[in-house]
Amino acid sequence: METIANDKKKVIVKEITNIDEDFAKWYTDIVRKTRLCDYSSVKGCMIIEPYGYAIWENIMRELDNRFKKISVKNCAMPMFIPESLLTKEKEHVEGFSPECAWVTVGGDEVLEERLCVRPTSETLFCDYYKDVIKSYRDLPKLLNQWVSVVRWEKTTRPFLRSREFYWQEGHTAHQSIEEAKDFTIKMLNTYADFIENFLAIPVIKGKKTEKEKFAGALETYTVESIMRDGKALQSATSHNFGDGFAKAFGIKFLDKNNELSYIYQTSWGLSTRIIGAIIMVHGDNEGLKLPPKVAPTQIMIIPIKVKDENNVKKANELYNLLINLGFRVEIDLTDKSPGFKFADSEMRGIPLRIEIGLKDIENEQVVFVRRDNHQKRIIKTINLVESIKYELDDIQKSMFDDAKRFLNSHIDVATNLKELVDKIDKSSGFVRAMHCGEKECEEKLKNDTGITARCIPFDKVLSNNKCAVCGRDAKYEVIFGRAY
RNA sequence: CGGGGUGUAGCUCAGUUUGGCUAGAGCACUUGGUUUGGGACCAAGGGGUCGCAAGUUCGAGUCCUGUCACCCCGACCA
Repeated sequence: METIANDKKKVIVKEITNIDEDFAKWYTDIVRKTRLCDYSSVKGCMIIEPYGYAIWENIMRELDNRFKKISVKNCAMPMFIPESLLTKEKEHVEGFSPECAWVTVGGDEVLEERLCVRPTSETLFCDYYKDVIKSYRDLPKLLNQWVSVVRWEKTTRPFLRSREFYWQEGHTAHQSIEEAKDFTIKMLNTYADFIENFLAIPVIKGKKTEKEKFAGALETYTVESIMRDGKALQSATSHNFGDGFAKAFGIKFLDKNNELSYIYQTSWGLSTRIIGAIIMVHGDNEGLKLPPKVAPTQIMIIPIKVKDENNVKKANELYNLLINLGFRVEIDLTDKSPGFKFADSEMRGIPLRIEIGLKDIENEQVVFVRRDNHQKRIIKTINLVESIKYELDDIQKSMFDDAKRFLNSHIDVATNLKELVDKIDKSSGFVRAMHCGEKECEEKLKNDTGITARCIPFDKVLSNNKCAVCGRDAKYEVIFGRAY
């Protein structure tokens, strides 16, 4: 551990790699030092530690509430998919089979048919829907599950790409293609609103290109966000399946006219990967920076002199008051020095720190220090609760504004290939450009430069009509970038 | 799967070239004391099958053989 004297008072201990020096290492340092997760004995599988899991719990609670408001119900499917079931939809199995994990033996029984550990559960839901959907009265079916899935990735990183990860996957069945499409968009909007307003991460909504869409989907919608290193992270997706799976699985219902027709389906998901986005959108050289709404601990109370009985008593009174008002609060009564506690609280990303020392008790006040902008304010005890509410709201808001400014200043436009590549690499971010829509063109761009189409945005700003990559006639506008 | 690298305390590593006594340091941890408004200090302590297996040798962390794991760069990644 290296220490640098910054000025007379402030000493920075370099526990976290500088964000501009090595972004990847900075990320790993934050994950490990703040104890979000640990590595396990199986490569690519992580132990989500209590602090990391608390973030996930807050995400689950909020998102689950939002799902329930639109009549989505939870259920739980088995973890195993018989091979014959997985292979029913051709595109789907081709997309997933390279990364499937298989069970071939159970106890001393060699299985007649091997079982896939679910990489996603479309096939399980289809198999179930086939039996329970008989009539238009059974529709729509709006189900979701909170589970973990397994994809045998070759390159793994904590939260961003692990072999087992937690997520929710919603699977719905509808009477018409229009209804399915509307629901796909509805879920996309649910995600976008949640990610922007709860996680303070600005997103770009759009549709995936043919090349990038989900295996087996008619169309895939996505919310993309930009990380501080300029790379894109797909934060959530929503798929419209049309009747592709229904036909492969034979899922039919009787409509009002007593005619048999196939159902139309959707699926949509958000995973623990979003925790990686929270880290990479908000974090800085001091560590994690959490928006108040999702932070496991919103307020850290630090008594300055823990050997002083009165100081501890007053700090505890404050703690009990705030806990009872429903704030998520911690109090640091360890015998570390105050400076250590300040830095530790900052590293863990706790939005608001309240210092209380002997001087403060005497003057009936406390000291507020914000994590996002380091502003220090003296607050009279009488104004405490309303001041906390104000600060937490303001922190949430200014963290979003800050991330939004970053996004806006990292989107550029391009009309030809050179410009496209240069702008993505120089300003490191997103570039809007027209595209011909040909799969091969996109493929070549990826092979030559590593750049991919993130989405076809809902909002369009370009007016020219030539593909920036190959020069042919353009089909639509695309946002390009480098992705995680 | 191809190329390169590393395995020694919870973490970061030294020691291996040239084999030698009871395997080290810093951080972290425990206890006691002094401190406490930006990462405190002093003292005493605990913690190791040197990745694993077999071998050479009077003697192996160090040399040989095999094996396993992890990391980086490629390829792959709805």
